[in-house]
Amino acid sequence: MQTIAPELADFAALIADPGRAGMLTRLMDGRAQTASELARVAGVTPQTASWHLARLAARALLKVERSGPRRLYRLATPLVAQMLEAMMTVAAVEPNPSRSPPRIDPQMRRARTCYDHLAGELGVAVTDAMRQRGHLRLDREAGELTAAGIAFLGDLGIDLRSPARSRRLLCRPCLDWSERRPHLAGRAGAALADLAFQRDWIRRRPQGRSVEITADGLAAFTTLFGARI
Amino acid sequence: MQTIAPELADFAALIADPGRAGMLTRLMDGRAQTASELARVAGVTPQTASWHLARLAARALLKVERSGPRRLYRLATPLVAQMLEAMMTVAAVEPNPSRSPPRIDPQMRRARTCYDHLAGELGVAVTDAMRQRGHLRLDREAGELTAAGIAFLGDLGIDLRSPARSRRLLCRPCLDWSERRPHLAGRAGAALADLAFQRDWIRRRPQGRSVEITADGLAAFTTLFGARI
DNA sequence: ACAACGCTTCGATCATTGTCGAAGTGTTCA
DNA sequence: TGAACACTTCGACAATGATCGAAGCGTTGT
Repeated sequence: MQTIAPELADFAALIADPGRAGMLTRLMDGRAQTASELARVAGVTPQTASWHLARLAARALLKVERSGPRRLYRLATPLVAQMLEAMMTVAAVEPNPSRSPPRIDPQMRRARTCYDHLAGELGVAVTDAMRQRGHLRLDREAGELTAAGIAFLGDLGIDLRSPARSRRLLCRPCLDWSERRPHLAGRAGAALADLAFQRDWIRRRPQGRSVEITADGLAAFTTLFGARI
Repeated sequence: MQTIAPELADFAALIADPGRAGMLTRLMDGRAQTASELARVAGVTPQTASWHLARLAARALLKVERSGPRRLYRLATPLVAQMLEAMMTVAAVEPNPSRSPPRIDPQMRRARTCYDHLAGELGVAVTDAMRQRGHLRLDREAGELTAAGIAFLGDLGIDLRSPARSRRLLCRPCLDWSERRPHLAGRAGAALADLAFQRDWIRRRPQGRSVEITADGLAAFTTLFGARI
């Protein structure tokens, strides 16, 4: 017998609530949020949110830190974010080809962070541009930064050895659920996103994971990277 | 607002039923099964199973083929299997360190197929052995077959170019949910599993995804590969 | 054409679980 | 010490959805 099946079902049930799913997607950028903020995105009262958060934390999907009188919740590991991304990718497959694509928030579709790197049209466009210029080779399952790519990023001030001896992969693909194509992830993707925030090419919107592309950003992505966005 | 959250929740709800979870795990080896067989593993009546299967197919998790009077269901894409594997990996994290590990079916833990390659203790042992002999480099995020590894597999009669110009990656890691360590997947992993079946090193058990290691298999994995199992 | 079989649809029932009000805990600051 | 605040626990209620019996559909073989 498949003794894991009940466990898998229990586990999936954790995500199978709109409130909890909302909280999890809200946390997919890797940052911590207060219980109140998560109650807000879930659209429920603090009591209800607290109950949901307790369940998620009990199953090690979230970890909680205390900060004064408030509690901060974040995803327990990057693995959780990867799993959610995988689920979204499969969930985004349009089951009924006749129906119009599910209404995805346009801002979200345009540009967002996926844990710690760029996603959405922006993420894919930048990835495509780097690929076209020979900075990057990337398919759905693996990726590789070329010498030219490393030099290019180096010129921008990105030191890819930054977290010295990091066990994390330099360059890996991440399947973009809204574009249904891979974008750049891994250490390189994270470093690129960091740079974009530092240079004010993109700004986090107050709520959610979507980001705003500034005028500077538009210019930079277009001219420096050759991205078509 | 996160317009995807409700979709994600709906999607997760599909997996959040013990019956459906059982059906899905049963199908994770990539083969097709009849509705009756799936009703059996789910432990429900055919009517109920039919209802579950219809839901899964409607959301494009499964696809159905007719074969005479019976209907055969299989996973719609390998991506679905990968997603389920990712979920199991996260679900298998023991939330309560005090409790003993969740009782996983020992046969399942010992040796099973994961879509089309080897998993469980056997899968990890073979992977480790190949790694130790310099045939393979592999971590959680990426993998690479060395020249020695390609030669080694070639000597065994594995032609890794077999599906000519396959878009599928030669060598990639797959995180083993029972062992919590990566094992060999991709085209190389599939070819190796094929070989093991052909040479009768392993045999599918009548039900489920677990496989039996034959005496020949034990000898082959130990001597040929140097695996400690 | 008819019977047998596998599977699906329909309808009613019952359990699970998400929900919020009220009350409780713990932390910070005055 | 006491008040304010963030969050959690408890208890009861309502809705969603899984289940099976009964009946219907479609395919195969006689």
